[in-house]
Amino acid sequence: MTSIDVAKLAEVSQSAVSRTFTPGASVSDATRERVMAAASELGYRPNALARAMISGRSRLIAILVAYLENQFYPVVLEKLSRALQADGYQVLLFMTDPGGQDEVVRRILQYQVQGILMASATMSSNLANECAETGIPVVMLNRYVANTSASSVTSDNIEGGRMVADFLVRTGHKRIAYIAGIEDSSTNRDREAGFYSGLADHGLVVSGRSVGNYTFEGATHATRELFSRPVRPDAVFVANDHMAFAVMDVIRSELGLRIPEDVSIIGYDNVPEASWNAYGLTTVEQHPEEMARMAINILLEQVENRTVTKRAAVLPAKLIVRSSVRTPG
Amino acid sequence: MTSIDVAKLAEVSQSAVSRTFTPGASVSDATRERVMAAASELGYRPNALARAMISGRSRLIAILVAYLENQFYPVVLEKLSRALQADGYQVLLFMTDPGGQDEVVRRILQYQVQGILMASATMSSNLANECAETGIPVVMLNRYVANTSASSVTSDNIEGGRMVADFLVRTGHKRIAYIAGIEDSSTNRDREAGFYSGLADHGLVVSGRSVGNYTFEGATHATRELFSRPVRPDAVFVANDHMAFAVMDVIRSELGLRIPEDVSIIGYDNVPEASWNAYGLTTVEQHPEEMARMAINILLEQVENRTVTKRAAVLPAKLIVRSSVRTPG
DNA sequence: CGCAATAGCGCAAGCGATTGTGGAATTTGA
DNA sequence: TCAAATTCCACAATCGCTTGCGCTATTGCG
Repeated sequence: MTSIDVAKLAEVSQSAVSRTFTPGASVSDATRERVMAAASELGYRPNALARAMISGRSRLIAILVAYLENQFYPVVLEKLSRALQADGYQVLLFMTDPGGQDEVVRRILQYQVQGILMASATMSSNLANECAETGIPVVMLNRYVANTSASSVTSDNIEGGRMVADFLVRTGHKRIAYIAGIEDSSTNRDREAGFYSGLADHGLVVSGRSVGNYTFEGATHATRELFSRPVRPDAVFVANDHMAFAVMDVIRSELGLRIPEDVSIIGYDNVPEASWNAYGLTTVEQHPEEMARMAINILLEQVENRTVTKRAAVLPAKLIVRSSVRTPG
Repeated sequence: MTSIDVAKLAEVSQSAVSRTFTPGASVSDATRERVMAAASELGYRPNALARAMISGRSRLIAILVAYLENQFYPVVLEKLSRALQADGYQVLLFMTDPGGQDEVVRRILQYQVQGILMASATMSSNLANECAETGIPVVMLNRYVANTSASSVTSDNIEGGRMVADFLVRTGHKRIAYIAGIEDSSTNRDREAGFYSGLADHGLVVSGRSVGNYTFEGATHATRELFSRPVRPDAVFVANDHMAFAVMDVIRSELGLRIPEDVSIIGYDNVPEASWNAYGLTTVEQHPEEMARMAINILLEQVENRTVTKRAAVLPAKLIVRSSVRTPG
């Protein structure tokens, strides 16, 4: 069913059909009605691909995600997706592999997407540049990369890390350890830097550190390693919630320690599971709804003005206190 | 950058460029090389939309999801997405609202998708029909709808429910309750039917029932209600894991009961969190990888043969025993 | 009532590719 | 060596739509 078929049935020109389906185009009510009648009789639906081709606006936005295991990403993905849909855009979803990101980008560009959202902490920077050079705005969530024209939306990870340190020190912890995410990710760097600087403000240094690479298994091993050392931490700041759950499981089930009596735990993200009573995880909130809204504002503004300008939004961090941290009294 | 630009630079016809980028087309090595050289010099990438239009194959598959809160869906979504990408298809993602499904379908059809995957438990049947009538194969994951030409992939929910009943009875439970998901979803109906029939095999009936609508909050309320009645259950079968976590939280934190000593809990899905030690949830596995693989096989077979035939795959259920059920001795 | 302005429509040129057709160049076979 | 068979390429039609242009018919205004 094409617009020509509809035009024939409605006895109008094909362009009249087109205009009927183009908001704001000049059509009389009479023709519009005849066209609509014919269209619904034939079950006609405009071909979005043809429309995209000629108008140069595909209304397609690509979203790249590395993994959905960490609940933060599904939540963000849902928010992004709903917001884009509400604005009349479609979401092309791509899962990236650690290795084959080039192929992914090649495909994205072929589909004439008007913008790219990267909601993932593991994405190379030259990849981002490649997109920006093509004139397609890129917004990265939860990560920024220097020397790129890609915009970014992050929470204030440095301040967040600092708040964690401050809170742990104030609540009387002495041997405070850190479990890192992916070493060279901006989130990890910033959270760690803020954390150390917060400790330093109180004249402390970190009393142990291991690396969990943002995975559940990695965090499991990191915890075993951390707690097998001579000095046992009395608090652990874990670079994200997803790892923190693994940490808590190991501490309680394997090591037989109590949380928070023996060890306090703080995570980062405030994913839904953090509020589940079995964990009650104290954590730093990253408001996914807010981040998604911000990312989409930045992206669509550029899409609609057909410009690429680098913007970096940093949302305030907020400590969410639950039961996983021992407080005096 | 269009194929014409490349053709000019390479001093060949535009169709030569096209054939170079069409696997299996007849081009000499000499021309292919010249075209490739020109293409990479210009940074040319074939326009997938134009290609889709003329060839009638968009290589676009729509995936509909209602929500990503329940971790089962992100996991399945990731598997589906990766598998489709590997086969050279792109994923158009749509989040459905409880109300506005018609608009979603209208959009999907406009984008000339070649197939639709519905990985969600809440999707109307006439919606599915609308797609099938357009000649677009539809595969539903984790749900089936009668009077539809939509295919489906489910686990054997009836058998799964029966296994749960059998296991609970054999482990000595007497007052066995059920917390339902969405009442009219096929998953809930089947799990509940199988469960009751399993109880009946042992001469038992359910000793309590409330409805959680597959949401965390719903399950929280359902649990409070269930445990405020005179007869307290000694085991609860919860229609999915996502609700089961809420149930366990209420039982332990609000009611001060122990799991499994006072109450045993069984869920359904075996989402990643079920294996977390804080829950150790006994559950029925739905193998997301297997379901995704199956769904894609069924869908792509129809896409490639350009036929729509109803198929219903039922994968075997498997009980995963963890610590949330009290066992004698 | 007359003329300018405007609204509404049809015509036709694309958007960037695929693909059938036919012809030139090359290869094959006797 | 020459006809027949291939191979490879260019030509041109086409996919379904948007949109600038120009024409007609209507409207507005003095």
